[in-house]
This record gives sequence, C-alpha cells and structure tokens, in this order.
Amino acid sequence: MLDIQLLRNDLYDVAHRLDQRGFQLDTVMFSALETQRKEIQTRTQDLQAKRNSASKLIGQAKAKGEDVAPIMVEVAGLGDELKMLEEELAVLQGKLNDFLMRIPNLPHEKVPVGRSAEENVEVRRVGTPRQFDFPVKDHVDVGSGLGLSFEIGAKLSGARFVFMKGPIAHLHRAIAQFMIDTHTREHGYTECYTPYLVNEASLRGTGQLPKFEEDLFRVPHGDAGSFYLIPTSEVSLTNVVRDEIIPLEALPMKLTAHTPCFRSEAGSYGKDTRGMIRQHQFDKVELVHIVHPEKSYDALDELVGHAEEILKRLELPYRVITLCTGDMGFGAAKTYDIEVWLPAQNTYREISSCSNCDAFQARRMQARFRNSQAKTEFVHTLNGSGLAVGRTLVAVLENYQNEDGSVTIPKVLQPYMAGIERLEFSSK
RNA sequence: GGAAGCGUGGCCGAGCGGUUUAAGGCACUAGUCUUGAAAACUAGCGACGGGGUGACUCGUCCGUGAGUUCGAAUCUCACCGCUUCCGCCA
Repeated sequence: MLDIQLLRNDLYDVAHRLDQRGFQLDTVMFSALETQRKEIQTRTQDLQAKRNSASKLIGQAKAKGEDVAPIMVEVAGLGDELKMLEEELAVLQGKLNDFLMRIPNLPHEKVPVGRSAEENVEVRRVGTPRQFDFPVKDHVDVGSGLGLSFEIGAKLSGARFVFMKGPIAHLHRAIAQFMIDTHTREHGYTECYTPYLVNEASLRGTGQLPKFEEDLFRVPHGDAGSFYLIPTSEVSLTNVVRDEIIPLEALPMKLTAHTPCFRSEAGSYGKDTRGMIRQHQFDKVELVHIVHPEKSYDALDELVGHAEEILKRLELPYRVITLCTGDMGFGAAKTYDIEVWLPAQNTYREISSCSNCDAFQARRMQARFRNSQAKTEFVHTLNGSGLAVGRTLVAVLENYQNEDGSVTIPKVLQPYMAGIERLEFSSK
C-alpha cells in the first residue's frame, strides 16, 4: 500500500511513476473520494465533539442533582444525524482503502523503465553452458526413466501435477535440504516451519489480496470464511511481523522455510504445459528479510547473493537480470530475477525472483519498529526464492544428463544422496 | 465435539455506565548527582487519523463486529483467538 499522504501531496507525480509500470491511476476517482471524505469527516467529527461535551454536561449535572431535561432536548436529534454521517464516512473510507489496496508499489528510481520482459536488463552471467556431444533431452524425457511421472500426477489430481518415485524423489528432497542447510548454516537465516493454509489478512498483508484472488486456491472453512493455500512462503514468513512493533535490535530478521507452494495458474493456459516448469503445486525454499529502511537495498544485494550461491555450488550456469518497471510484481520496488540455463530449451529460465518491497507490505501489515528516537516507523520487507526446488530439479536433470539416460548427481548433493553419484533407470 | 475461564498501551496490570483526560508498575528518553557507570531523584513518554503556517486543537481506538444509552473499556448478542479440563485423534 502506498502512503496516502503521497497521493494527497503529489498525485500526478505518483500517477506518472505508476504509469511506467503500466498501471493507470484513476486520479479523478481519488480526488473525488478525498474531497468527499474530507467534508464528511469534518462534519462527523464536529458532531461527535458536540455530543461528547453535551454528554459530559449531563454527567456533571446529574452528579449535582440538577435537572438534565434542558440538555437532553438539545441533544435529541443529534444521535440519528451522527449515525448517518458515521455510516457514510465508513463507506467512504472503505472505498478509499480498497482503492489504495489495489495500487501497486512505486518502482525505485533506478529501475529501468520498460513495458515488458523484453526490456529487462541483464546484470551478469555466471558459468558457461555445457557443450553436449549427443542430442539433448528435456527433463520430461530424462526423468521418465527415473521415476518422474506426469501420468500418475494427472491421474491423482489432473493437469499441472507431478508424481515422483524412487531416487528422483530422493534427489528432489536432497536439493531442498542442501538449500536450507546452506542458508541456515552459512547465510545466517533462521529456519521456520509455517502453516500452508493462511487467512485472508495475511494475503492482504503481502499483497496477493484483494487483487489476485484468482491466482490462489481457496479452502472454505466453517461459516466464518476461508483459508487460502500459500502461493509462496513469503506470505507466511513475512506476516510473522504483521501488527508487530519490533525492537530496533531485533533487526534485521532473516527467515527461511522450505514449503510447498500452490498456484491456480489461472490465465496461463497453454503456457509451459509440458513438464514441471509451471505446476499447481511445487516446493520452494524462501528467503525473507525484515530490515531497517536504510538498509533494504544492501539487503537486496545480499539476498540475491545467497540465492546465487546455491546455483554456483550446484555448478549450474545462470544469469541475473533486473526487471524493468513493466515486468515487476505488484508489491516490488525493485526485483532481480535469477535465470538458470536449460539446455533443452536453449535458454535461461527463471528460478528465483528477489524483491525489495520497501514499506509497501509493512504499511499493509502495520509492521513497524521503534527507531533510535523511540518512534515507530515501518520496516522494509524483502523476499526471494532460494531457490524453487522443482525448477532446480529440472535444471539438474537437463544440465547433468548423460548419453545413456543417467544423470550425474552434482558434487554438493552427493552427501545428501547417501553417496549415490548417478541416477540410473530403475524399474522399482 | 462438550464445559469453564480469559482477551486493556512496547510489556505487566487496575478499572466493570458519567472529572477515565485508561490508575499503578516495568521498559524507554532527557536531566540532576557521579571521574565513569549503577542506584536514587526530577521530568517526559500509547497508536492511528482530521483541521491549522504555527503554539495548538478535534476525533477514533480497551480482541472483532453489531446492539442498548444523552453517554460504553464497563451492559446485551454474535464471531475470532488464547488457557484449562473432558472426549476423539496422527
């Protein structure tokens, strides 16, 4: 959520900056709502003040045993009028809040301006794609002999689900273990176990609601409402600080969790239908930082470095790109994507997305800290994948495939694989 | 699923229709004292929002939402959460 003061003071500048990310701010609507709000609020508060002072007089008169009838007459009609105004104000403030909740974050000034993914800017490439002296298979073909089954996934659930059996399931687990161990032992993160079903307030906090409900799986629960399956553990990790005032010395907080993620992928029909690039359910190791506002861009670099380190150790070629204004997610002020080399697609594909959301989520969540003057101030929040486990498995299968259909296990994963050095065909 | 109890500022905790302008304490900030620190003493100190150039001023907030009342932290109803006990259960 943007600071409403910013819209009040610099509406057209805000509109211009939002335009760079392809969002049309309805300035006419905002101005109209604000004008009404101001008028109704002033009138309501005047009336409330009148009621309060009259009620106080009644109390004092009664205490002295005086006749209160004359004052009662004075306040007689006040209640109804006040009630109407209060309701009107509540409706207006609801509208204004909903308006604000649907506005994306402002891009940071340094973010390249652009309309779509075409205009993202490559920052660096690390590693050299391997030269194959045999026809390269994609992960679906490599995996089919090793226990990767989209048929069973489809039978159990439907399209965009996968089932893994045997050593490949083991490898999938090993990848996640390796990631989380690296982040907790070497990068200073605290390991967390989180709920996979969260409430609406949490999703509003991180920005998935109210605008992107169709991307989520909703689970009705009781008469009261619903749970939602987390689309990423960014939601459960970041909302740890929702409605909290954090002591200064507790910053920065660095949290990580390995969780499944659930996405309905509405609106991406026909995209990445083959293989496990785009699934309804996938595992991810998430990295979240809760930091002092002055440190958030340093934290972003640090976070990207932590995600990159996983790929370096797995010896997978990758590149880092800065997303342009038009390609960034709703809550991000700046985003780096990390893309891993997939030989079968002959291209780099996203495996991690690291964003600084500055105070955007904190303002929605009321997540604050006490600064050195003991005043409350919004924290900055960051999140990034460290990494997507399923896509990492894809990258390992494709980059480490051998001509005979086996797959070499990357060295750093071997300790997690009970010493197995290759995945080979198994009928079990 | 059944029963009982409880949700008050950063934390603890009093208040149970009208000087509540939410007592008191802890923590925190500044000052006095001190070589420095601690202790002691003095003062300050909730969050959010509106109006005003400003000293300031007004409003809202006691889990959430409705209701009763001239007036609600306080009374009524519903919901949510927590604790304890019983039942069931990986």
